[in-house]
Amino acid sequence: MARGRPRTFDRAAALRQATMLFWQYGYEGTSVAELTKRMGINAPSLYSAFGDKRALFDEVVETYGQSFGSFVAVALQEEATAREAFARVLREAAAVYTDPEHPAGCLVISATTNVSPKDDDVADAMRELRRSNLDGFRERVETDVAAGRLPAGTDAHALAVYYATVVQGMSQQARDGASAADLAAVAELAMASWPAG
Amino acid sequence: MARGRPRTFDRAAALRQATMLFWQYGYEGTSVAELTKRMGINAPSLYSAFGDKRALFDEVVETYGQSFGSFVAVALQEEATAREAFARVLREAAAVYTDPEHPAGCLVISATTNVSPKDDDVADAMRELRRSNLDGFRERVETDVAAGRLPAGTDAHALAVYYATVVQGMSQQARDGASAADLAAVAELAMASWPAG
DNA sequence: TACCTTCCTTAGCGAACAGTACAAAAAAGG
DNA sequence: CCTTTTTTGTACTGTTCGCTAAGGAAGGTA
Repeated sequence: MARGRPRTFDRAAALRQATMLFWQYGYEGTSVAELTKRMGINAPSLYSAFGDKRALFDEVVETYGQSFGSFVAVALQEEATAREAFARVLREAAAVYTDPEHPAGCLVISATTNVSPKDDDVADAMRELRRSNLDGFRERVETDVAAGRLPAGTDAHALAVYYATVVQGMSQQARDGASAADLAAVAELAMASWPAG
Repeated sequence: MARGRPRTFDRAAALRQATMLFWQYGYEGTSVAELTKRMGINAPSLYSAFGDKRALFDEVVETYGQSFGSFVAVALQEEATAREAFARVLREAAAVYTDPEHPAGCLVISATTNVSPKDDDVADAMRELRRSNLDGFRERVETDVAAGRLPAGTDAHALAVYYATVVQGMSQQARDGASAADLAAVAELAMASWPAG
C-alpha cells in the first residue's frame, strides 16, 4: 500500500510553520510565496498537500484551536465555579499571548481583522468562531446562575461580552508589546468586576 | 493667483471617503483601485493630490484623530477626576464604535492589525500612536494620584493598560457586531474595577 | 485672442499575487 | 523488468497590486 512517490517533507511540521506565519501576519498578510519559503516546500507541494491557501488556513485554525487555543474551553469546563473559570482563562491568556515561543496574541482574534472585500468569507468564518466562543462564555455564566452560585438577576450576556472584550483587548495589547506581567495585572483588575456573590 | 486648471473634486470629501474605506478594510485591505472608485477620481488625481497610498493613509489617520478619535483626549482633559474621565471615555467609545454612520470600531486600533512584512513601518507608526494614547491614560491616572484623588500606591501603568485593553476590546467587539447597548454594559462593568477611593 | 499652468483621461509599467501544466523522479504492484 | 501512482522542481499562467508617462482639456492671466 501507499502507492506512488512518498512526500519528502513533514506535513505536520509544515502546517506548524504555516500557523506561525498566519499568526504573525494574518490571512492576507501572508503570501503563498512566504508560506512555501517558511515551510521549505514548493508551491505545487503546498497545493497538493493542503488544497489552496484558504484550505490551509482553515486547517491551521482548526489545529490552533486544538492546541494553543484549547486552554479556554478546558478552563471553562474544569473549574468548579464560573468565577474561577474566567479567572483562569484570563490568567492563562496573559501567559499564552505573550509566550515568546510563538507570535503574540490570538490567531483567531487577530488574523482576519483587515481583509479586502474579496476575502469577506474568511473574515465571516472567523467572526463566527469568535461568536461561538462568546456563547461558551455566556453558557458558563448561565450554568452558575442556574446553580445558585450567581444572583438570579445576573446578566449572563453582558458578563460574557465583557470578558470576551477583555480577552480580545489582551490579544491586541500583547501584539503591541505588552508583557506577561502587564496582562496578568489586567486579568486581576478585570476580575474585580465579577458580581458579588 | 491659483494658476492653472482648478481641481474638479472636493479634496476634503475625497479624504472622507478614503477614511471610510481604510476604516472598514484596513491599510492593506484597501486597494488604490477601490480608493479611486469610492473617491470618484482617477489614480493620477489621487497621487497628485495626496502623494501616494501611504501619505493618503497618514492624512486619513491625522484627520481621524482630530474628529472621530478626539473624544478620548477631550474626555481626559475636561473631566474633573480620572474616574469620571475614564468612565466618559468608555461610555463614548461604546457609542462612537457602533455608530452606523461609519464603519465599526476604531481605525487606529484595527487598520493595521494584519499587514505583510513589507508594510511593517505603517504598523509600527500606528503602534506608536496607540502607545502615546496609553501614555495619556497613565498620565491622567498619575495626575489624580498626585492630587490625592487616588491612593498613593495606585499602579498607574497597570490601570492605564487595563482601560486601554478594554477600549481595544470594545473596538473589536463592535467590529464583530456588538450593539451600543452591549458595549455600554461593558463600560459599566469595566468601571467596577476602579480602585476604591 | 493667445498663452501658461495645472488637472484629467487613457493607457500601461514592472512586480507581486494565487494558482497550475508539465515532465522528471521515486516509490509500490504486477 | 515494466506499469502505475504520487510527489517533485521548473517554469509559467492570468490577475491585481501600487504607481506613472503622455497628451489633451480647462481654467486663469495677459
